[in-house]
Amino acid sequence: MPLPEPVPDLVSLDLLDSVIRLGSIRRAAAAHGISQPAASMRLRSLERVLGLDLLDRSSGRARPTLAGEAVTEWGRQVLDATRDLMVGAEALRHQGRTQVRIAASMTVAEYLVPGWLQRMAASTPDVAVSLQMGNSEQVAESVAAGANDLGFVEGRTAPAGLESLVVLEDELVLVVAPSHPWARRRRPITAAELARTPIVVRERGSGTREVLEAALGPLGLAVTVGVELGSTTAIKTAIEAGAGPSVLSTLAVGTDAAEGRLVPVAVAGLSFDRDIRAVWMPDRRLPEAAREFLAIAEGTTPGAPVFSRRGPRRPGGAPEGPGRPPGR
Amino acid sequence: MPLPEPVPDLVSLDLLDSVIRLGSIRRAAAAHGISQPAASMRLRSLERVLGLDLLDRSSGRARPTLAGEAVTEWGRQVLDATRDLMVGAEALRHQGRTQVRIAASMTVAEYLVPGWLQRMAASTPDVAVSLQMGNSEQVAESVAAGANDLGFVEGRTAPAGLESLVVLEDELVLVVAPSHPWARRRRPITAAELARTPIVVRERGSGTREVLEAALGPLGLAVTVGVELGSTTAIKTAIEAGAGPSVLSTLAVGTDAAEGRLVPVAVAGLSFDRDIRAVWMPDRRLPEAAREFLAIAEGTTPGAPVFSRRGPRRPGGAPEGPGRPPGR
DNA sequence: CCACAGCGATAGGATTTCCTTATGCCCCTG
DNA sequence: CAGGGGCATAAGGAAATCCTATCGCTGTGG
Repeated sequence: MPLPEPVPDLVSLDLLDSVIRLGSIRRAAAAHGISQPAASMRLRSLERVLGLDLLDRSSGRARPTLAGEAVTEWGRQVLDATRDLMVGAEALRHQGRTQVRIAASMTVAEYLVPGWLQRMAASTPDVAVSLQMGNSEQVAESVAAGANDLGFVEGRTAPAGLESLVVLEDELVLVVAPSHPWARRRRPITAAELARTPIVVRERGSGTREVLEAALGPLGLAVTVGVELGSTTAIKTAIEAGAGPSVLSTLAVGTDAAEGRLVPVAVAGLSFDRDIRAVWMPDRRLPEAAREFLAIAEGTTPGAPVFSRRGPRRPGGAPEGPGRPPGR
Repeated sequence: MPLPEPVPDLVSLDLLDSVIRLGSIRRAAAAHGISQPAASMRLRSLERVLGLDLLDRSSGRARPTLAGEAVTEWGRQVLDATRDLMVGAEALRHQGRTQVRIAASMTVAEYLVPGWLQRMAASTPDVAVSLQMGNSEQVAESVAAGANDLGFVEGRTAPAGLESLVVLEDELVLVVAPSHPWARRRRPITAAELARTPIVVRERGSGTREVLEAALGPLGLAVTVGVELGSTTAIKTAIEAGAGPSVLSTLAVGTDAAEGRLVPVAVAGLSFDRDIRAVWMPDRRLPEAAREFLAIAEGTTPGAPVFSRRGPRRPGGAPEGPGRPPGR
């Protein structure tokens, strides 16, 4: 389902953000390297596309209206995601001689690496980071072969022969489309029910299927494979289209669950936990820049919880990690 | 700081997403209502802008490369944020005769309403929702006057004369720029330290300042106002520019903290909690569509925690809500 | 009370971008 | 080996965008 036309322009949203930051259209135009009339026209065009008055120009300087404030903040979200995309693309482009060479599994590369790259760029802007992707085995191999300084893999156990550190705990969740019968169930699905239901899985030997089988195996159950698809995006699309349940990383379902496109379903008696580990060569001392990147990755905030609250109150306060207690 | 040129195009990212979903450039072009050569050129242009090969066209149908999968997923994040913006803009546009009239405070409107609107659109596509913004008093007034069916306000107490329901608990956090000395502190800031430090605050009577004063008041302390600014975006910009600490909703600092632009700082002995409440007229029965919207808002997943973990492990499993236990 | 300075809107003209139709080449399949 | 689906290329035209120059308005300082 394509985005409904007309679509606001990224450059215009960026320009609007600059106007709010700098307080005038003229300054924003200068910051973007375009003339003031061009900026003025872009903003007017944005207002026309959205059908809203965003700026109050009546008092000399341009001040945001209420709608303008809201659109600016929403636009900031769009621009942040765009920055993620661009730093990710840049890291992918630098597949070669750079100062830090990172390898990551698809899930880590798609959902965690862009944020790390942004923090890295903020703390040490002069260090170029390259990113290579592959499944956990390929990542481990490339690190062992010295092709990359640092690798990030997911799984239940640490790869042999490499130094490793758990940077985050991930969890797989069973998800279905909102229209699926399981979306309205209150009782958790049983392991037996799950085992006899065809599941949408990734074809490549991604950790997902491995964890699923490792969880069902001890109970004497096996996975019933429905469709095999090649990418997380394709799987999500298939689920939304009603292809059946699937098991995905909480990292991958975060926004989709928050906006109701996918519904997580509880499974009784199964643990889908896995660790996300940084791995590197044991003997060789890590380059300084790689240590910096590792420190950033280690400081990652866990993602938002997937299961919605039912009642109006949270039980035990905010879901904070153990470090840096707010000390109330 | 403007986005570095060249910027990928939203329409092209949308098109790429469709190509991955539908498996061919031709189908994607048809879905977007453009010709196949136009789609082909847009995709090639996107590859040129990003400097990456996204699609493997050698085998008849266009299949994504590894980089293509990653860019598609990153693009999905951008498109999701864009959809948030567009449903928000549409709701703002429909300030008039629609089927559900919502009023919300700025914080709720900026960070929560778009998600609710998306879920609303998914469950009941035919219902148009209008959105009006203002501070908590204005929201309560407009609901009491019957101008809106449902309001969302933030604060420590429920507005008088209206039915209300807590849909989420919010918390304010002290945030500073990464370059600020407090960003590297391990010990929490004391209330006295906070009170004697100039703080960046919003000028309007937004709940933020109120909560801050309510927290300091019982200790015999008062807020030292540094700069007063008109919008959350402006405050964030000021903090990043080194203007000093501020106190913001966790909803507002979520992505900024995750990407390291803002650093939350713990404060000892102060509680910055507040509730986000839905309010409506007590006597009148809520229209069916408004009840639906309320149900969606009530099911909101709490945001990601703001304080980073220090150690490599989380303490007590995933931060899930009480409802729908995963039952492991 | 008036003049100045800063800001934004408008006008006209040139350049660039983007799309459509028509056509050729390649891969896979029967 | 022939057919069909799919993508790339070419050429022409429509549309959007940007620039320079200029005017009108607001707020301020003398």
